[in-house]
Amino acid sequence: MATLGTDVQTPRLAAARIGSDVGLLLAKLHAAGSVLNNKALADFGLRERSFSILTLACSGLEPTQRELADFLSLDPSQVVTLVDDLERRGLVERAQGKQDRRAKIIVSTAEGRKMHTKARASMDAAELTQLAGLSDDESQELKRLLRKALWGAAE
Amino acid sequence: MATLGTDVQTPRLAAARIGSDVGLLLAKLHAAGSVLNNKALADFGLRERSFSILTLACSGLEPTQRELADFLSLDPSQVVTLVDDLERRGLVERAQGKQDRRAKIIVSTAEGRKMHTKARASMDAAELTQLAGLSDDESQELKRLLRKALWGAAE
DNA sequence: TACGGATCATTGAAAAAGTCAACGATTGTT
DNA sequence: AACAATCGTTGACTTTTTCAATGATCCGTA
Repeated sequence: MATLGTDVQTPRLAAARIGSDVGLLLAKLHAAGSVLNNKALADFGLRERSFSILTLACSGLEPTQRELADFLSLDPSQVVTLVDDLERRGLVERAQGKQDRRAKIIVSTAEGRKMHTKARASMDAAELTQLAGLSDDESQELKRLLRKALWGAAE
Repeated sequence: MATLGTDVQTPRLAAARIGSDVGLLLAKLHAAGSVLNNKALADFGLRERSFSILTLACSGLEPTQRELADFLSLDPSQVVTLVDDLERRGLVERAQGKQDRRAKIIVSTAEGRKMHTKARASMDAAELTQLAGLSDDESQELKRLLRKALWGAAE
């Protein structure tokens, strides 16, 4: 039986003090998760980043490309490339900004929303796989702590 | 006054469902942490990865390059480059593997250990900064959950 | 109202990082 | 002894990241 994506057993080197470094732990879990997520999205011709943009385009929040870049920690030029691809495939559209005509608002098409629904299910499954070692409560707590570390106290 | 590295206030887009995706949360916190860590290490001519290798070289675990690659989620050829640099600077040495003469064991020099001690202090401070939004208990719990998600139940 | 500086999306180039196949040396297996 | 597999290394190739420059637009100020 194959392993489930993440390391199955504690490697020897994890005993070192660095095995408790938040930076390393984040890097490793993020790396393992990316593999899993991109695998889950491959069927839909998406990757982690294009899925994120599609999700936000479907959110009703009407994000501008600048907001997408800031929120996703991407360079604005990378957002251009990602949106180009999604737009070419008819999943999102660039709409003119409402207050600011320089800005482009990214909104989903009907087809984009259909695609997102299916991809979302696959991503949720991947997340369950990645966090298989945690109980449901622990998974919730992990997410809460990550959010709090990023954005401060929960509302 | 400048911000402290990580986002200070919750961005508008965090309200979207994707704001709870583990993948995105890990990516963002990891990205923010990397900036902080690399900044903390810049004074020593180190970056996150070379620091990780130096740390493991100082650990007494006598890791081989292959183990370093596996543990740090790197390609073996990337480890070659990183070790080349550290060795050139006299911080680590390549020693012949004990059971396996193909393998190279990476061990620290006295100078490497001195450097590591100073860099470690800087990294610890950076970690405190990154997790400033969490209480001490929460920081510990976050690390525990990350370790558990990666390697299964605590020992 | 017009000017000047700032911000937006976009392009393109340059730098950095990641991926991958091949190699000699060595190991373990048959 | 022969063979396949593994280790570190090199080099080529692709992808990603970074950054400066540009036209359009916005905003504050004179």
